[in-house]
Amino acid sequence: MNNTRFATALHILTLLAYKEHEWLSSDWIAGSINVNPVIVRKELGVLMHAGLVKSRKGKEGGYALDKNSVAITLADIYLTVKTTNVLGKKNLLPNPKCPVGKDINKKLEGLNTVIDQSVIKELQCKTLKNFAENFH
Amino acid sequence: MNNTRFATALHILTLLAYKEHEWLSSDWIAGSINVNPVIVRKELGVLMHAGLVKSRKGKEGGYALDKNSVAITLADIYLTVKTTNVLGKKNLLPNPKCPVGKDINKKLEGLNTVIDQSVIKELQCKTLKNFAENFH
DNA sequence: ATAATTGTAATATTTATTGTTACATATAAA
DNA sequence: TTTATATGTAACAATAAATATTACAATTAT
Repeated sequence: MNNTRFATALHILTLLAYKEHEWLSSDWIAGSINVNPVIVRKELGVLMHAGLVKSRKGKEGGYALDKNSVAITLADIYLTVKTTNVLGKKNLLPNPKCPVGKDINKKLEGLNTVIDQSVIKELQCKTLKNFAENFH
Repeated sequence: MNNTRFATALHILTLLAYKEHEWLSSDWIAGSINVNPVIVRKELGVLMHAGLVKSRKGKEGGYALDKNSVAITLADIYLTVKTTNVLGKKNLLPNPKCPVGKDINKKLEGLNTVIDQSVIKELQCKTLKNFAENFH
């Protein structure tokens, strides 16, 4: 993950958990993270699609959690924003005439499954509520 | 990790383990991975600096393992090539006037330590020898 | 009606990654 | 001692990924 998507999503959700039952605007959230509001709205779109967040349009609109923050784990967040495997990408076209090149991507895939799963397991025991309580 | 460095390094080291006691050239290795030889030489430079590989210059030169393949774990490889945390980058300048923005990077850092460590622990029980034996 | 807000497309900018060319230096072998 | 074959590395080019920006239609409370 050579991007800030997990950090951004977690920041957004922490604010929504911190101000549960309030509707926060993307502009206000963007001011806390210090990024462009459109980035925030895009990420909120992804989080809505994942069922973690809901929105209300128009004046006095904004975003709020769509689940109790105890029911959201950091694994849920990671899974919605993750774009790559922990160990990175495979090389595209290893030489099929080489005994190693021929099979390495299949073996790497197995390794990716194991390692990604171990990260998810670790994140599954951490709730958003618990994380957000850091900021009392 | 939105790059192929781990895949490339593991491929290189698997070849060196597969042909232990031979000196393999960067051109030959590059032909197996199907990438530019200079990429391979650069990565080999990093692996040498980490003490995993040695080189011999000139005609009949090449690269070989500098440790027995049982003494190299996938964690050693990951640690030498990893450039980012598993969960990605932090946002650079969260708003210090916001209770969440003020502290989130410190909390993210703690999380990064835990998660990165869990990946390393998982990789530490996997040796290069064992991985290379996949390709008999 | 007005003001504030989401949702999204289009585009620009910046940063990261990968690839390429070139060549100095080293060394085995003819 | 010359030649062929490597490493080591710098400089630059090309491609891809990530982030930022502008613009505006659609929505809704006041």
